[in-house]
Amino acid sequence: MRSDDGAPTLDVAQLEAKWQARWADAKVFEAERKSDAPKLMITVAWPYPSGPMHVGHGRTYTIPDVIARFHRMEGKRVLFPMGWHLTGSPIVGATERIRKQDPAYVAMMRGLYAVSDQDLARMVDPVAFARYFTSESPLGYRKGMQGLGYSVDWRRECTSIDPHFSTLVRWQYRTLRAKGLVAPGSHPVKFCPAYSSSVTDHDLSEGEGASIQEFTLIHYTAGELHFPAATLRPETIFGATNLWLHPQAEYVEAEVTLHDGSRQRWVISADAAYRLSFQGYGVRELTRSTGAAYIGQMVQVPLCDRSVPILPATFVDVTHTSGVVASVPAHAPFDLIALQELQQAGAPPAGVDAAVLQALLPMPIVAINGDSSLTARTLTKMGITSQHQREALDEATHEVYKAEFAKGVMTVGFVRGQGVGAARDAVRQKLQASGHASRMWEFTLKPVIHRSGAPCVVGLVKDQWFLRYGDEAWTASVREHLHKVSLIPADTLTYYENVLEWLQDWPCTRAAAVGMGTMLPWDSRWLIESLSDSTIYMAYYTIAHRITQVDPKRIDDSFYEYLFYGTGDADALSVSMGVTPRDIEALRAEFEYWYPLDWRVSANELIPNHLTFMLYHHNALLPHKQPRGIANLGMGILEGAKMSSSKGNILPVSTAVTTYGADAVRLYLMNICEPWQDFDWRNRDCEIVRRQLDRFYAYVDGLPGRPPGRAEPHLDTWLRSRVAGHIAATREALEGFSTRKAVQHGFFYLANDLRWYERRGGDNRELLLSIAQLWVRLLCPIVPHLSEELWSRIGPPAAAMCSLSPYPHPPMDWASGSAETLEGLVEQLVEDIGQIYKVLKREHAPRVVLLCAPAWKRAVLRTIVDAKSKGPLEVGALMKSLMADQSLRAHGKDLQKWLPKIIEQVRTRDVATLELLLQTDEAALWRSALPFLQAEFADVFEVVGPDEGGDAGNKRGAASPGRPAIYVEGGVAT
RNA sequence: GCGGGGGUAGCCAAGCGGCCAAAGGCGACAGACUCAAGAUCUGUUCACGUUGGUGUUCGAGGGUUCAAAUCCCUUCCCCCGCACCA
Repeated sequence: MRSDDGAPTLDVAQLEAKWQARWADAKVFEAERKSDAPKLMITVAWPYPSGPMHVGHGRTYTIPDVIARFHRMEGKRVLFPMGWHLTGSPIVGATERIRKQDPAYVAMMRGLYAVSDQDLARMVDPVAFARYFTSESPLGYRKGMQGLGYSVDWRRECTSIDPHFSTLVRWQYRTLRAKGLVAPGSHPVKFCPAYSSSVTDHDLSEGEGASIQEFTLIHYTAGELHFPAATLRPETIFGATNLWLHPQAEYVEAEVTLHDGSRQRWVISADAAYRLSFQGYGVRELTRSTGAAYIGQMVQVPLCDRSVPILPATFVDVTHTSGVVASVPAHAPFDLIALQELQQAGAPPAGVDAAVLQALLPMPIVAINGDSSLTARTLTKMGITSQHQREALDEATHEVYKAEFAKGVMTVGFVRGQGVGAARDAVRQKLQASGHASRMWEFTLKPVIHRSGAPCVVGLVKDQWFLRYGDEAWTASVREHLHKVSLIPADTLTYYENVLEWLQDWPCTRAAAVGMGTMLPWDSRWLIESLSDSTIYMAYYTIAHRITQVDPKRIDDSFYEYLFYGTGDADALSVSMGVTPRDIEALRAEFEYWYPLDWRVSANELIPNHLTFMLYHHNALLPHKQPRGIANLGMGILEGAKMSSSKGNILPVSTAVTTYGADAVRLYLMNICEPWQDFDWRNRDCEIVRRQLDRFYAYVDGLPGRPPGRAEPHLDTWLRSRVAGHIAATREALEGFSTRKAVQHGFFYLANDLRWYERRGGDNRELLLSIAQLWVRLLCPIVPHLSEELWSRIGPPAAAMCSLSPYPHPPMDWASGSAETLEGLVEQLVEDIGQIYKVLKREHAPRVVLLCAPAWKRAVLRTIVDAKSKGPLEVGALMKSLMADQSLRAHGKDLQKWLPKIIEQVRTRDVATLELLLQTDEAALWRSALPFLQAEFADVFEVVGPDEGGDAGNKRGAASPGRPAIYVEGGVAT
């Protein structure tokens, strides 16, 4: 806290430490069940501690803390646990970089991450590394969370590699396997031959975003020799006129062992032979030559009773797929142009019969609306004349493929009449069934380069285990539950639904050699992958503090059957586990009490994986305890730039806390935008929030020392009503995770109203103190340290800690629509005078007179308001009926001018407000505000009531009820 | 390409049929306080205006409506996710 001159008068750090210690001593956040009390369990994705906790994490974890604190004050038993996710390879990768003394990484650790040489030396061990950033480092997660004052039950702290935790994961996977939801399979992945391991986009220096595409290899044969031509369009086989090989590139003849163990002799590019060897094919090179060696040879076309020649083409890319290409000139721009060039050349290439070459004609097999000339027309349209115009040809190819896929119909073969898409599947299936097709995978873009600099290939992982998220029955069941889940924000529902649509089986294992985690129970060569071991771990929190008393070796599946389902024999379990039957019952009671999870808090980017996985696993394993709500958070950037631990662009939480104070950081983070929106941390803005919080503290702290002041009925009623409204709005906001709205109402708007109250002359100390008692509790979930301190100073004697005191409700009878409407008239008046002053270019006047509207205007307003409830307001008709009134006719001219204006106002205001206006003694209202108005605007301020005479400055005609005419002395008289 | 989310005054950002020239914050300008600076408080901040008004504005174009930033259609632009990874 700083005083006016900026000198520190209050040690925020000391105050924070004091209350954090008191919370810990009083075990305020240790969640104990109480069978007759309502409960709330809220969890947030457990952090992966690969570096310091930065302010981005700070927001992620502060949001559930605020919600937890709110519900705790609501009288619920609240469990907000925390653990550490250590599964996976990045930490192991980091220790590797330390071991190898990667200069950039080591420099960052020593510098930005403030790791001592001594600590760094220990951190070559992944467990030591993780412990450093979870628990030891001042910049780490536990210190950061404690520094922000989180209401976590730290007794339940655990990690994903604890032996106790692994017993749960093993149970989970055995059970899923028994249900048929985990199954073996194989899958193509990005693979780094240099490291013999699959790699993710994260590990790449180039080719991020490349995906893997499956090609069909169609076997054209010459005797025993196979020419596997790669294609995405197997249906075009009917239009194949020849094969292309690159005449100068290297090809091999190889003995290839297929997936079923059979062997064939293939001709493929030398490069393809290398790449195929990672895709589950055994490849043994026999001979090597250039493509030219095969030019002119005839090969048999499968499914078609004909043979075609092999011709040379330089556009063939031997580093792509097999290096063997089937030519379909009628439907492939490359093929058409290459064939034309060849036929137009003076002499045929060596080995090719001129007659055979000239006889080759495009064979159309696909038509769009009866037309098969799209390829030729596209070439003409784009002015392509040579196979070297690669870019143009690529574009033409794309265009033709797309059009024919969308609208093309087959004109030949057994698929005649079918659409291209359907025909493609049918032809591929028939080729495979007859042994004329194989599969090969290729990247959609190249090159794909590992961080180490090694080029990657597509690799086929065999014996991989999959979670069967593609299973229709499972997915349908998840979808059904999804519609019962409270989602924040609500529009994430469509996102989840889309994920359920496209989510396929998920490989849930990784080679045990890389990373930490739980072994696959039935095959120790595999580790359960990190996203897959964290799907029901929230259930583990319910017992995490008690299960540690049991030797993990003595925990088997029957324990979890009992814990989750209550099946089995507790006495037998107590014997096998070496604890009392009461212990077993206590564990089960914990789970039964806390579960299901009320809120899961996580990031938007985890919807397509973790959050959906969580729903699947709960659905299969804990169908009686599925999650009730999921809140999704946006991501953060720092001063406009992406936050990245690896790039060093971070602000550690503990640094922010030291600089601004825990509560200022919390308040800033909760106010910056709503949780689900992306945010941008700005130091300057946080500093501004810090100052505003200082003012809040000084204001509340100063209240008891003020003179008593006096009650002012209208103003006090108005303030109570405003405060009641803000309390209601803040509560509602917190119910829905709208932390920003909560801060706006609970902090800023309320403060603005207090300022207005005092500006208006309000000084009722007792009222302000009673409001302050509500206010500090209202803000306690967001700024708990300052709230506790203030509560201890101004709260009722012997009150419970603020964190355990009831969250305020709007006090009964505080709401007063009429007081707010009346004060609204004063605000309107102030604005009107301000506008007039602006036009007059002045700030003060010797004399101002308010001229209230005469009584007849009130009568007219009465008539119009009555008319409003009967139907649409029409100026003409109203004028007619009003002029029928003798007493009004005297004001005919004024009425004619005024009526359209007042009707417009009646039209846009609700009846209750208008009624109030009609009942108000406005002269009394203005007179009660005279001291204020005089202080703000003029030396002398006068009011002329509705029934009084006088028209200073001849202004009175402008008056409406509730909006007096304003005469400013020194203004221009009209 | 597929899917999700956005474009609001100098900036951030609320609003999502009438009370909207549009909350709140920042920045800027002016005043009060101060020897001064900072902090704080007050006012102004689309244009015009010697009386509270008028005109134009919420990516662009069109439409529905007595009334549109808000609803519908078309169009342009930006961000995010698309998997074996935390």
